[in-house]
Amino acid sequence: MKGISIKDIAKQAGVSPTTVSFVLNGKAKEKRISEQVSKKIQKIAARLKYKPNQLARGLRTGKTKTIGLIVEDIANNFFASLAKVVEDEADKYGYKVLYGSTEDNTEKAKGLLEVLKYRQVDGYIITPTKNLDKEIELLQSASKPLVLMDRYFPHINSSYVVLNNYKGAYDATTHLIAQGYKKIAIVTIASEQTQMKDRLDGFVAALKEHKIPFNKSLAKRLAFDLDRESFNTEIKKFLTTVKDLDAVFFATNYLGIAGIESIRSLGWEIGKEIGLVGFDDHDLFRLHSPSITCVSQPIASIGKNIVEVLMNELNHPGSPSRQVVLAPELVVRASSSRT
Amino acid sequence: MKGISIKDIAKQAGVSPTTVSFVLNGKAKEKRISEQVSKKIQKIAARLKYKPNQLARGLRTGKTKTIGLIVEDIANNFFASLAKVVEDEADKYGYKVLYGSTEDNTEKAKGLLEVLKYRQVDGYIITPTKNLDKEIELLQSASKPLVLMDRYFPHINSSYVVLNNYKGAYDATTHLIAQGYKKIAIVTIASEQTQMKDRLDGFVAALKEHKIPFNKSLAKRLAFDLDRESFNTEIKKFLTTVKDLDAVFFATNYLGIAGIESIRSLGWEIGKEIGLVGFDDHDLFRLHSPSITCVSQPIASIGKNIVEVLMNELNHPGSPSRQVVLAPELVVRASSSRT
DNA sequence: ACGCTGGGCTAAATCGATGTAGCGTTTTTT
DNA sequence: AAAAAACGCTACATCGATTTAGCCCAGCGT
Repeated sequence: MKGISIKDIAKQAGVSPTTVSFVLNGKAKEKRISEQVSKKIQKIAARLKYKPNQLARGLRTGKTKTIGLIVEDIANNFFASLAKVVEDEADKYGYKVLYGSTEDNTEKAKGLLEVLKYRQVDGYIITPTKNLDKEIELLQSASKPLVLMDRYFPHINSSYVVLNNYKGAYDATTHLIAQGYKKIAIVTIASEQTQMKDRLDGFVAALKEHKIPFNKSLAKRLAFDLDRESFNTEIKKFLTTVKDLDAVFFATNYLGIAGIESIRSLGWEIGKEIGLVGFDDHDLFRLHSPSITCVSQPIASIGKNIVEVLMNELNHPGSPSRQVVLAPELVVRASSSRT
Repeated sequence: MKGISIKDIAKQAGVSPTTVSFVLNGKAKEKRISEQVSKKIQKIAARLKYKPNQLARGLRTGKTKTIGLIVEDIANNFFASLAKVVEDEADKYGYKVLYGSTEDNTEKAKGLLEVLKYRQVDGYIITPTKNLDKEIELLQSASKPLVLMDRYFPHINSSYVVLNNYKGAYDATTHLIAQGYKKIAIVTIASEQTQMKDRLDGFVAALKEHKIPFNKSLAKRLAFDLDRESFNTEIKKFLTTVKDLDAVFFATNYLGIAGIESIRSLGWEIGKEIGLVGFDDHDLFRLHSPSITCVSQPIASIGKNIVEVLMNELNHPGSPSRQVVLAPELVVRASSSRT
């Protein structure tokens, strides 16, 4: 089980390994290899089921046909679904995926980048953590193809594929207002990163637009790394301190889940006593009683765009970076209806 | 951004690359390199932040420090959570993970194995599909370290880490009986693979044990590759044709979810009119109204065991294969209680 | 007949790390 | 004092594919 090498083919065909390499890399014409020899080599390669040794090839060319995918948490439904799309799309271009989860921890992210670097991945798909900008710039100055996802750094000119988070939050909030909710709060993650900032901004903008006063007491910003227990405790504490609260927008999928749990343990009736909108769709949101309204991300499209943009960077180095902002869809369900 | 090589270190230290290699691989003693030189090299390597080029090393040694993980569907919560554990555990041993989803399609699985093979992964973690036994045996005869997960082939002597599916189903069914349900059905996947066969067997055994007659009309076996719509249609059709049905056991997480949806669209009251037990825990099961009883898999333990067993195969080639069967936990909730 | 061009192919260097075989010097053994 | 062993280190081949430089031969023009 050693594996067929280019030498084996060369031997069988009675030519040099060089010739075989040329032919198998489609350079037969360019390198003026005769049709005869070319055909013969192709045939032998096919018969022996030759697969180039990616290590040797990578060592020589510096290309490994591998991309690194760094997500926040592969166990999170959103990232897992996305990872699958990315994997499938990358496969179409002959690339494999090495992945890792940051847990939104910059040190872990740096570690992952380090590993991916000395594994010589050809390109990076990164869900950046807060202070990862320096590393991103390092990668850029090394001309490494990369695409940020889910969030980006406004001060860095890189490619990225993100949701229009502002619109997502704006639509969700506007919807709650239209449904007649008066005092609307947001529960989000304490983060200055774009995805969270935009969601908060969209929320605030929708309130402003409808002349509803906003003040900080309407926004609860929780630390990302709390456990479920603490999320629940904090959320309950918050919800009970806002006076006359009648609706709340949870800015991430896991906050939405914790939110549902919290509200229920408070004994409030979702929809009637308190309107609720979550982020990212989920089986739980669809099947909960009452069902939960949410801002849904077009996962398939996000994944396709990510890979497309990355492939562009890989195949046309130096071409301008691309920014893709995709539209969310508000999935209206029972949790935001008083009737 | 070329990267520091062993040569750079050799030059700076005024020694040969060979010496550097020996020192950096901890063979200084063995190869009788003086303390002085050894220290010096270590220092320089640290200062230059030398990271060995894994491609070159892999090409030479045949080891890539990479393992292939083949799951059924990375977008499925169970596999995603497991993947994360596997990634973390593998990392502890210095291994990275290349992954892929089979969709339970043997052709896709073969394709993945092919890719992993010529990427020269050092070991395989495989959730096998139905007819993958030949390929598994091929890997074995090539002495490739491998661990099967979630299911295995009884006629192949390989390492595996699986749940005690029989006990999971047996406990779930016994629980339903103890709760006073009389006519209990099972909805499962039409598959001869161990995980499904054991779940069905456990179900039947529990009935037998309590003198409850079992016949085929109590078991609905659905094709894996149906879409959600079809699952719902089929499940509804089945549930309505079983006479006096008062409880049902869904043998996978996605069937459980489809089951909940179906039963609700039939307007039956879960728990009271119909008892329900699912497989694998899920946020949805925990937060559904009523909450859903399920057979829960110890994901962290499964992941740890998988990596441990694989590392054993990696580090002690030829040592006997290991079979790990872990106990499920029945999480009792409201969906299986009539009171 | 001589140089020139271009067609068809290959030798050899290269990527970076590893590991065997072995070289020159000093120390020990007999 | 000669032989053997120990010591400390290095030259070189190797893994498999790629790629540069260039060899040899045939046909061309003059």
